Amino acid sequence: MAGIKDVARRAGVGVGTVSRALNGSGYISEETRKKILEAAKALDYQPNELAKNLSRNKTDFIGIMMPNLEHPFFASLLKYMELELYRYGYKCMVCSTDQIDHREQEFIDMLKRNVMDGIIACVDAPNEEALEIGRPVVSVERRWGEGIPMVYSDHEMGGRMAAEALLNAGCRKVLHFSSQGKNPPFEKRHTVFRTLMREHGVEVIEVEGEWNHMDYAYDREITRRYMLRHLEVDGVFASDVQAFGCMAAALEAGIRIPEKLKIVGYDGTEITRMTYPALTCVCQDLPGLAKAGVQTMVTLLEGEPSPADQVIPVSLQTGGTV
Amino acid sequence: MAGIKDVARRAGVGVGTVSRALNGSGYISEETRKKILEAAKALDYQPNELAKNLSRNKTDFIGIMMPNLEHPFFASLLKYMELELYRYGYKCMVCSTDQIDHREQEFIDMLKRNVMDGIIACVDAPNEEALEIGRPVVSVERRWGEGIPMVYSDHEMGGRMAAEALLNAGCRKVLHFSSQGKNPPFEKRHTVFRTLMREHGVEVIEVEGEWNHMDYAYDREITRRYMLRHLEVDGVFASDVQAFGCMAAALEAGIRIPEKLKIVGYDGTEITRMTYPALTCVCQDLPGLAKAGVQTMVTLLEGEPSPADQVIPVSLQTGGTV
DNA sequence: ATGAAAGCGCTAACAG
DNA sequence: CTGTTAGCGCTTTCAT
Repeated sequence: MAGIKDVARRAGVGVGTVSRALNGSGYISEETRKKILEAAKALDYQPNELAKNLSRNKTDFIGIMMPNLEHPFFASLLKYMELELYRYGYKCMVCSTDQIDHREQEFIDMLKRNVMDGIIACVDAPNEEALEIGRPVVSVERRWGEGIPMVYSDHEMGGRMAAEALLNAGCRKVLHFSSQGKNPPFEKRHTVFRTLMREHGVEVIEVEGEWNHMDYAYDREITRRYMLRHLEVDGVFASDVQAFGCMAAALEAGIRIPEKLKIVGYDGTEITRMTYPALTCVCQDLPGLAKAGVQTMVTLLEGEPSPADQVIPVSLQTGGTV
Repeated sequence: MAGIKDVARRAGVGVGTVSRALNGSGYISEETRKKILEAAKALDYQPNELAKNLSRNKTDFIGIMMPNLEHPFFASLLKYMELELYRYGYKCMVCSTDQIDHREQEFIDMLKRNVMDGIIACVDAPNEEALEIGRPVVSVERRWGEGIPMVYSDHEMGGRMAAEALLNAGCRKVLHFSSQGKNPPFEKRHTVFRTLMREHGVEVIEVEGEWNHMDYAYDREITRRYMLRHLEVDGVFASDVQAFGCMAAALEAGIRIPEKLKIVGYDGTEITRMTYPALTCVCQDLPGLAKAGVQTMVTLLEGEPSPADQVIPVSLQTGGTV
């Protein structure tokens, strides 16, 4: 494999000149630049990125941490983030944390070892000291704490939209699947939903996921169990995947949707548009979250101060389940 | 940030000794090892991976190329591959190729620039010369050509299972969504299915996707269009996502499933278990494909000769659509 | 068993 | 505008 020295020799110049010519840095006469480009092409020169990385102390890798790469929400988010990072010239390293303990901390350690230039985290911070990394970290749909900029959906609006959809449909008793975490921004949708429903005299049965698995099979099991135990309700509010679990359990029990039971999902992932009827749900703007998250990371990478948190609007998708 | 020199100085030894102690290479007296470990801990020493990479000419990164990270099949496959790579101590770089031209070639160029140690490709080879990379490449569910080991599902069996499911259900006229590519291994399921159905005198209407988008919205549109145009059929064979598209179109048109129309999906992604009724389908063994793909990559990385192609068994999932 | 020193291949400061 | 050279931080001979 030809190195920069070979190119320099062939072009009859020094290595510094080759470096400048190929990177477009510094002054180069048009003539020598041409000679160098020719030599590089002739030798099929591929610069060794490892040497470049060490010398610049920069890899152009951004790490993306997610609980589960298979979950429709995170899979979509990853797709858009990867695309957006590519636009800025960054490469995308992924890390899925749900299966294995300490994965978050290990990934952060890799950041400290200069493996990546920054991390976009869609998982909770593993601990307090994780906040003192000294390198760019952006959290998306999670709250890491002081100094870590955050990008998230307008869950206050989301909770309101869901509540209004069920209220307008005349629901009087609803099942509400909420979830927990380290004070994540999406918690807001649950409090807003709860409050609005109760203000209107609607009974709310709360189900709180014991762990935030982001796991299909787990969601199927838990939603099925609770749905079958509460077939008397006339409304459900749950994440997309959970909403499908409820729908399946209800249909299996012979309950007609939306006549006897209204269901509102949350997230608006692609799967909500896959069935007939489509799922009525609150849609997060996945491309918007991805763009804002990456944009924030790029800002940090350019050495600018931590930008303000960004809130991305949500919208209501009218399906056939309400 | 403390470097290896700092550790050496603090432990009162040379840098070479520190390197050997921390990497467990070469002989080290128990005493000096302890001194070194203490010094490293005291300084919170994090080795700079960039320097290590350059020196070893190895990054422990494996690139994974997929058409679309959002598609349920690829999202699941990625999840399992990432987990498996982690088990072997490798990190996972992703590249989604469907949105942007030349992405495959660029990714391969990165391999040539030593950014990664190898590539697992779930996309077609961009061109002939892509085969002469001189670094480990494994293709999963795709055919790259001579010298590139391949891991794929037993699609001959898969095509047979699908055909038998519809034949046993008494179908006489079926809609078959096939797809194209550069002679991919999964093509086999289509030829086997077609042949078996015709052998039994069943009429098969073929629909061939113009491009292999692996895209929800595209699949929804195309399947809807063809399904509505062929409401007279009594059976459908299509990929999972396409099968849901057909199901939605049929239900919308008031056709009862499975009474008037039987549907068999292909892939067995998580979404097939999400609805009621669940989708009857042929399941690929995603964890098995991932394990075999990664295992093959590791073999290559260890300098062993190209192993034989691996064929992973499939199974039939009995849902409620047949 | 350990220290000294020569790379790894590129970038960037410096001198001309 | 261009060549020379000193790093970047670690691994790995090669003596000792």
